[in-house]
Amino acid sequence: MSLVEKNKMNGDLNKRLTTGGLRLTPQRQQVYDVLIQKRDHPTAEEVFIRAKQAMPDISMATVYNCLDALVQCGLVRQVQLERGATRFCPNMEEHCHYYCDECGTVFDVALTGNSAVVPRPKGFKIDHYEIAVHGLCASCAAKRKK
Amino acid sequence: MSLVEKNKMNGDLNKRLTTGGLRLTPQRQQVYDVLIQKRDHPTAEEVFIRAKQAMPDISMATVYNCLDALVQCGLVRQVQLERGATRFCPNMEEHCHYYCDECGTVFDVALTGNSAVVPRPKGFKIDHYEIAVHGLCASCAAKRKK
DNA sequence: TCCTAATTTGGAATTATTCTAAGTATTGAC
DNA sequence: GTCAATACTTAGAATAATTCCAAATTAGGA
Ligand SMILES: [Mn+2]
Ligand SMILES: [Mn+2]
Ligand SMILES: [Zn+2]
Ligand SMILES: [Zn+2]
Repeated sequence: MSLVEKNKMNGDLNKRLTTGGLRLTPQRQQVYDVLIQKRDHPTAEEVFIRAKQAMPDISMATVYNCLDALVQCGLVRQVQLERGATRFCPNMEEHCHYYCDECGTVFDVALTGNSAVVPRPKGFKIDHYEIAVHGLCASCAAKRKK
Repeated sequence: MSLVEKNKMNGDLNKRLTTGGLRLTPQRQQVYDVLIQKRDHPTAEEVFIRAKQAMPDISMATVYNCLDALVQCGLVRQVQLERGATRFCPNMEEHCHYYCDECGTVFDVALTGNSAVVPRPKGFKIDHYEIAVHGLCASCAAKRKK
């Protein structure tokens, strides 16, 4: 990412946070950076490991706090693909998740207008929906064939 | 459920289990009964509480084991709607879950042929997909309006 | 009947997360 | 700038949900 892009991003990050009475701290910035730099839906633990490389004194509790703050102000979403650790995704566009049951890779696929229309049961007020597709990623599917 | 239906169900249950080298035990039958009797997607804890009413000596470990056995042989599916306890669903038809973020109710809606077609990224071998719709159930939505 | 493998069970261990309380940093009124 | 109020970070304790373990029990087949 260029410096210009980064500054813009931090501006947005700041605006989003402050609107909810939150502050833009170095730790929150770092955690958000980690999520933006590698959009592979890491767990809190993985975010912690990556964040520590740039910021060795950051603590696990802070990583949880930061992730929580980012989720609160709508910059990051939580994803539950299987039982176990929650994963985090900074892509706030409408998309669905493809999860490889073999190697654990996760990737996003944008939901365009006509794809995936869910039923609208009478009276139920839909807030949002999550679509998780399980299977084998291209690479694992190829290996399996051999 | 009538006795005839119940016997048939146990026959199916037995066949499904034995195909995988598993046995139809009273505990497994009880756990499955609990799921069939009230299809509200209970957690393991809730299954335990309900199963104990008919079978007071059943243990939590056994409930976990039984649920696992039922999932293994394709009679029950696990559902992750939020972080926290896994829920269990005995409906093996293709359906999506509507979850009320206010009161926690969960219900199934069948997916008919044309609804919810997910993208098929090249190379990815789809096994199955999970659709979770979050929002307010009819009753909570009505209350909210007041 | 006896053997073997499957199952159940209570309790210990583990995993992921949340809570707590103390210290640190930032903001904004004066 | 000073000072108080508020937000934030942190280590470690506590909790929730699940998994693991090893011993006792049960059940199907020679
Ligand atoms: Mn995503
Ligand atoms: Mn269901
Ligand atoms: Zn894979
Ligand atoms: Zn509701």
